Amino acid sequence: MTYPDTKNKGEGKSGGQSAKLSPKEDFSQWYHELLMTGEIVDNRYPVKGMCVWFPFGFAIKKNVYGIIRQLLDPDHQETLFPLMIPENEFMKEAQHIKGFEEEVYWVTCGGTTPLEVKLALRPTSETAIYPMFKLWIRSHADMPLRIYQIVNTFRYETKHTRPLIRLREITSFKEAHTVHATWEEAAEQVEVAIKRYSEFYRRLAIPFLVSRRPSWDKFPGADYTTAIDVIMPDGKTLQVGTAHHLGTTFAKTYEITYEAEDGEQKLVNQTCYGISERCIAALISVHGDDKGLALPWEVAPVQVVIVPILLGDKEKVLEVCRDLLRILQQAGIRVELDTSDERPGAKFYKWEMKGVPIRLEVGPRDIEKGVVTVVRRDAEKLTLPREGLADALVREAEKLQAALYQRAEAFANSRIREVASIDEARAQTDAGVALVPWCGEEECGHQLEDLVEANMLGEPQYQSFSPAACAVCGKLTDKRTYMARQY
RNA sequence: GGGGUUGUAGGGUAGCCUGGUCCAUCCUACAGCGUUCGGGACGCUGUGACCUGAGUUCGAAUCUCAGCAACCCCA
Repeated sequence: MTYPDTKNKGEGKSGGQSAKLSPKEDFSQWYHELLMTGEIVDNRYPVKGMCVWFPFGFAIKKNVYGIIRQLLDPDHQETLFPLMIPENEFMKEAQHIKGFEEEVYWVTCGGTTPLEVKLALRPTSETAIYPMFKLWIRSHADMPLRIYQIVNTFRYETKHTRPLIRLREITSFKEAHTVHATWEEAAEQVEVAIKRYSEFYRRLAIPFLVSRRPSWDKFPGADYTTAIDVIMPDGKTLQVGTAHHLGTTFAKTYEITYEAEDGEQKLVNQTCYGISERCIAALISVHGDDKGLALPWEVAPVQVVIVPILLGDKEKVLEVCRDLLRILQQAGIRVELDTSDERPGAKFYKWEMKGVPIRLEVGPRDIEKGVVTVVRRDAEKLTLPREGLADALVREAEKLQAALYQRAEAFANSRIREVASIDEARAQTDAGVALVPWCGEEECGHQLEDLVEANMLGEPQYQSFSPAACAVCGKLTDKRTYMARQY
């Protein structure tokens, strides 16, 4: 039984380390192989839709969620609510229940004793949190209230599950919930949420689309939903973030009211917004290549690996390597010295698979010249002087970040196209995202989805368009909608 | 929601159609020893598998049914 070796992070031993990946063009196969070989998650756990995080994958996740925390912590408070929700609270909000009733796991027994009140495993936490908000919110001075938690949630998915993408246990749902006095303030909060998420994906060097979901695809109980999608390598889109304006829907149901300055009791306005481990799916899919993972500097568990070239005076080479290790560690870089008994070439392939941003090679020739050989995950070799290396590596990391983003953006742009007709839209959604003129009428929207045979992501946000004929009814409109095949 | 394919060592596979030749093939991985080391080293010695259950049969990795799990395609 071999499992990743946690005492030496990144040097796991679970899978076929030396096995070649399928090419990225075979996206589905490549993705599944990469999850194992790159040691992200192990899908062999014997329950449908539930995966195990490998230590290496978990380390990536921890770094990624560290960014989310950084972005939210200034004005949100982290909290933790229970996993189980009593049936009576869960069943209060009719629209919300309708959206989830077929997907809820129920706990019906304690031991052998049937429970008097069944308990739902949260599919999301509105109905756990809002009864408490009723207790917490008394006056206008208690608002705005902004909290978030990072928890597991459960949904009995009936469609095919997919690691990190469609799970029965979502292990890392970051859900934020906010409470405001007015509808406008809540609307502003939705904008703030989208801004933070945008910043989050920028830091992961992932290009994305922001759109307002059509009314029939919004969160159950929401006034509207704004969503973030990423175009995956096969041209399908993955929803990787949502922000919902809940209006007063839940406030009415859960009687969340506050005393306004004029002494009157008023309903609060709420928002909620979430990101799940789908962001990890996007991260590895967007940047990975035929050689394996390619991780942005900020989230790489190992940022720099040093590979000694043991020729000539081996002890001298190792001494220089240990010296470098110490210097880079002191500079705050997550660095590893690979002294394992493999040959250099094997180590290169291995660390490329693990997505390490920068590799250093140190051999007799380098030592003689006072340099190290540096290989960025996206580029050719160069040599840098040992003097001032830490700073130079950080600059290389910035170049890598820019290069990753550029490569990803070029791909994303190549997969979005403006179209005018239903036929064009159908052709375009085979390969990517179509931007289609749509008058905004629900009737036309449903027809579009039926005729194009793809999903409507919704109206692009923060963009304006010139008038064009609605692809269905022909009415002139300055509105557009993204359409795509969705995960 | 509908259809299809698959399940053999840690990973990838051969064998299945046509039951016995299989205490199961090959690659990789893993462990030990030695020689190696500037892009996947080599030798020697080891380790490790027929998804679960029921059935058919003298005999099942192979055939049948059910379950569990995984993947693909369509809506």
